[in-house]
Amino acid sequence: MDILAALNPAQRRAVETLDGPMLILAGPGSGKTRVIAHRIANLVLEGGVPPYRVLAVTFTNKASREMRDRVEGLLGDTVGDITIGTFHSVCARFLRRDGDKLGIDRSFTIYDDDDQIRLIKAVLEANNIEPRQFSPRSVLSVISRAKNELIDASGFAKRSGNYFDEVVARAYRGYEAALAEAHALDFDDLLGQTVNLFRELPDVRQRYADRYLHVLIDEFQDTNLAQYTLARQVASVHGNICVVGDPDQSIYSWRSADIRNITNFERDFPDCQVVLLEENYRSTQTILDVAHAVISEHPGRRRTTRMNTNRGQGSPVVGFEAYDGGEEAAFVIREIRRLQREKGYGFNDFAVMYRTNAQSRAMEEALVEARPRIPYRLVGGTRFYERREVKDILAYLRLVHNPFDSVSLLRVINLPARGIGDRSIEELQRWSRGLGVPAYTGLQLLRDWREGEVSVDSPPSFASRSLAALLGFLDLLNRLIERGAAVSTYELIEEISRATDYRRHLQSSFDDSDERWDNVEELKNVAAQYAELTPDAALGSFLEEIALVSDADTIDNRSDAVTLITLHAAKGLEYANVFMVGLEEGILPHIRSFDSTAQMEEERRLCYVGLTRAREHLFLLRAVRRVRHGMSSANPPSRYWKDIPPTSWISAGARSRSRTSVLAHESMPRSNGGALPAGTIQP
DNA sequence: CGCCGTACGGTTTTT
DNA sequence: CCGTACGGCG
Repeated sequence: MDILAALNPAQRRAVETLDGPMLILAGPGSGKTRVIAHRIANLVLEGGVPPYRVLAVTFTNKASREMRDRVEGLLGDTVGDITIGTFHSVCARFLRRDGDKLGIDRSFTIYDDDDQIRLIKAVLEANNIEPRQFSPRSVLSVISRAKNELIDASGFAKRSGNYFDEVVARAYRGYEAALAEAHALDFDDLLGQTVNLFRELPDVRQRYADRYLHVLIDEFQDTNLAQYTLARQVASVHGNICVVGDPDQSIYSWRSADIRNITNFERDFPDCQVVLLEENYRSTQTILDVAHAVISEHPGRRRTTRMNTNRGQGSPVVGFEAYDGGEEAAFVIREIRRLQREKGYGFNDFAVMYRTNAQSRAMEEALVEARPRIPYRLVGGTRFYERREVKDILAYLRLVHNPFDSVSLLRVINLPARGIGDRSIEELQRWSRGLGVPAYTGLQLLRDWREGEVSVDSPPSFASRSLAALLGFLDLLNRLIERGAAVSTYELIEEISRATDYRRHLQSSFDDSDERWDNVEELKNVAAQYAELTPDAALGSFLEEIALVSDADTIDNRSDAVTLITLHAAKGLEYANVFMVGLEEGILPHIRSFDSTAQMEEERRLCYVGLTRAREHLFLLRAVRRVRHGMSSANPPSRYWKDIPPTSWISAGARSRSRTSVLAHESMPRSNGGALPAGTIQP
């Protein structure tokens, strides 16, 4: 197969140049995924690089899978040897292998943000920090940012200036100690501890850097300092590092992504080749013009060239000003049916994009009621693994794998209710803290103390009934740990359900217990996929997969359905027809960004990302009034509305003309182009 | 001391 | 509209 055929000159250069650092600045729809896949194939075929010596990092696990498929298509089976994954999954792999040299338990548990918040809360309480003044979430976000900038607790303490920072510094120390005690790493640790590993053990770094002859990174504009540092460490021997990014699509600075990594790359690798991919193969010229009109209002934007396409002018971009959310959804449904009827699209060709997950509900309700049916898939939203019953069972599983995981222990210690109340839990924590041990060890010492095998200066003050309940829980846990070594994860879930009488617990606590029990059954089915591994390995892989693979990664395109997705999650995806809903001040741009210019610029880029997902038809929608938690309020149109050139508009107007026509005239430029086909706008 | 019912508050984006 | 916090009851 000729890897270079059917590539334009810029793409060809990006694929052909085999050695040295390379910076590819690629606009939307420029085929960057394709270029990376072809570059990997060319390295193997022309450069003679063994696949196992290639490291390719993508932004999501889904992108990893797609990359693997593409390369496989070009190379065949040898692709299996390439390391492809997100930074987080690649780091987890490195740390499972070599983390012990840094004192990290091989069975470490990965804490998600829910776990982090619970832990921070406990730390704040233990330090007598007033949670009203220092909310766990705000404290955590400062700590998380510090970690992503590779500032540890003592580094943070040194540079802390004001009172808030001093309190956070204390919390940071306590949080790190609590994580270590729980044998847990949070998401940021996966990156930070790998950087530490490579820093503190040069021979380990050398081993990885020797191995990876080529490093490729997609979505480079959304990497943070820890990720960039890690990439440089791995590329430190061979210097073959190829990064692909688009500053205009940088939308994750709130997760510590730093656009300066791109300028620093040119500084750190002065001999790097810069390749610009500015030909667009995705969208019509009309869609690109609208996107360009929005992004060109971005202050301090670096790249000023305009993307061009060979896909022709295409249909006008349609703006629709609905009276309320219901009318907005009705328009989406009408247009889906019209386009299906006239152009023969499948449901898979449509996506509805919004700023916040909460906006999906109104759309879902409308779609559920639509007749004939419109199937849809919701990306994100209330995720399966975030459901309470699933998290409960997972907490038991995590305890079996790592009983020092105190967050999980405290989650299920009285679940189902077994007579261990707040008072007992508090006393257990006081007792454990006094001994300097995790809660699990504290429980064991409690049992030893009761049997007279341990004597202490200040004995714990438990009611005898509470003490019995606590030790009963310890027995249960130890029994499950014993079983965990013997049976499959599938069977372990069954034994947990049985031992805790979990189904009855659901029945007595929830009206929708059947549905919740189905979710437990579904979790068992996921676990069944690990049947061929040994019990311990199976449980470990199962838990890691759940921690690192988000639901957005599991979207299957096999069923034919309309996609409901946030603008963030839509990054890297494309659809023939895109509806961007809720283009209102306060939603996009989001009200929480109003007080910072940097955040406001990011909102604009987010809008740009959405606009450029569309291949053929793009619909921009807003509602004049919208119901938000019970109250209906009027929202002015998004500021991006007015940046869009009048020539590409069709003002669809609102169903209730008398109520909205004045507003429509004021806020929307009238089109001089055609009109929507008759019937689409009528009630 | 634990459990259950009611009132109230809070609501971006995600590996 | 969902989860939490608090207060009264067993």
